[in-house]
Amino acid sequence: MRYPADHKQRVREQIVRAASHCFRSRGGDDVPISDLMRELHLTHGGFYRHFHGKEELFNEALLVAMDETRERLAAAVRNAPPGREVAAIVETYLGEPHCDHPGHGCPIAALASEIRHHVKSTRRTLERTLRRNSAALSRYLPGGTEAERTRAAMVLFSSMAGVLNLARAISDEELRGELLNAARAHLIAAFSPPT
Amino acid sequence: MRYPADHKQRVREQIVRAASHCFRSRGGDDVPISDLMRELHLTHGGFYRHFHGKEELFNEALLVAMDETRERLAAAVRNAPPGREVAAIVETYLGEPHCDHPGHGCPIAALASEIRHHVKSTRRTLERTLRRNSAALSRYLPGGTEAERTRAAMVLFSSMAGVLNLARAISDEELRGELLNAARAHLIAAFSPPT
DNA sequence: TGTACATCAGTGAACGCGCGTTCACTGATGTAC
DNA sequence: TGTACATCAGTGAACGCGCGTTCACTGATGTAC
Repeated sequence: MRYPADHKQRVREQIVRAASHCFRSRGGDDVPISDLMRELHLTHGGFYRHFHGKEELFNEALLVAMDETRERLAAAVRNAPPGREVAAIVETYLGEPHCDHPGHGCPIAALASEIRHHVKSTRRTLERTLRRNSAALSRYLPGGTEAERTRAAMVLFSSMAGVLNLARAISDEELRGELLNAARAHLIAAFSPPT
Repeated sequence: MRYPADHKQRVREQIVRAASHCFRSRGGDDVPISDLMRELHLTHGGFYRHFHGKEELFNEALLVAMDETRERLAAAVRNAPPGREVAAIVETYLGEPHCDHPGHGCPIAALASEIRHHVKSTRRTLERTLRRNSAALSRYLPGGTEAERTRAAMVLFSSMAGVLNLARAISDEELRGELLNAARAHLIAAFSPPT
């Protein structure tokens, strides 16, 4: 072989990573495969040695983005003082950095309204990772049972995604700030477990 | 003229109405102009007698959809028993009918993540109508000042939009039902004014 | 060790398709005279 | 009243473009013998 044994695998991962960022920041339909390959200094034809088609790539890019998001929020919680875990989650998710960089942020906020139009296997990926991410943070949320806390996490996630999504669509900076501020306060209050 | 005096205006409105539904249910990029015109038994060429381009249509379709949504929620509130206004809003917005028919529903839920990629004037339309819709229902929300209540309305709207958006992307009916149920309970509790 | 062949990641031209937009044209009607 | 001309919503072919996907080909390397 021309390349080291793990070469193919690594290129594949690079494509997924590039796609994961670009899809989130520009939307799946607005990122041609040629752009992604060019970013890795490759040409578009080679793409099909790695994937059956664009949909397969979208699916994997979504998976990676959801994992990334879970890891980022878990890190925020680890650094939070005890009792402030929900506040840490909300402030990280609804903070200006996350708002300003959709490409490195939560795919639910960036892609939710287009995932609806994707094939079933992609939507399954969303479901699996949503369950996983919600379960990962459920212990900090209110509720008498694990199932209840996981549901609370899903509601919190999707609420924050909606807020972020709208904030990003707003061009007036003042209004955007107002929305983010108000949402942080409301959601922290609503989802912090009773002390 | 071949047509009655108000003919042109009426055709224009029909195009906007058709676009408003189709864009919400399929997404702006997935609805060719030819489809919309064919729905009115016209051909695509005539479209440009009415609009400068597709973006102008999108803008107007968004406006109409936001107005429709405000009207629908206002109607739900009018029919609600006193003290149950917020519950009526949440139950209408997060109800199965709204979830199952994005084409006739809130454009924030259906289109938010793509509006971000539209031109400034379109995003301005979103802002204007968002303010208007939030103000229209602010009186039923908690807060000491009008501004505070309007902000609460914005947070509630965007949260509900996020939940609905995610629910629509989920193909597993059980999970979708869980999410909607839990979200209704959480949001009604969080946004009902203290009694 | 040498030779013929197989492998396969990557190349880039080409194909097929759909879409937004343009434009010369149609034809019914209004209008100027 | 009649005639020539202007208007303009609508038609449908055509243009230009970009994209996803295919495919014959390249060339470095591994492998069989």
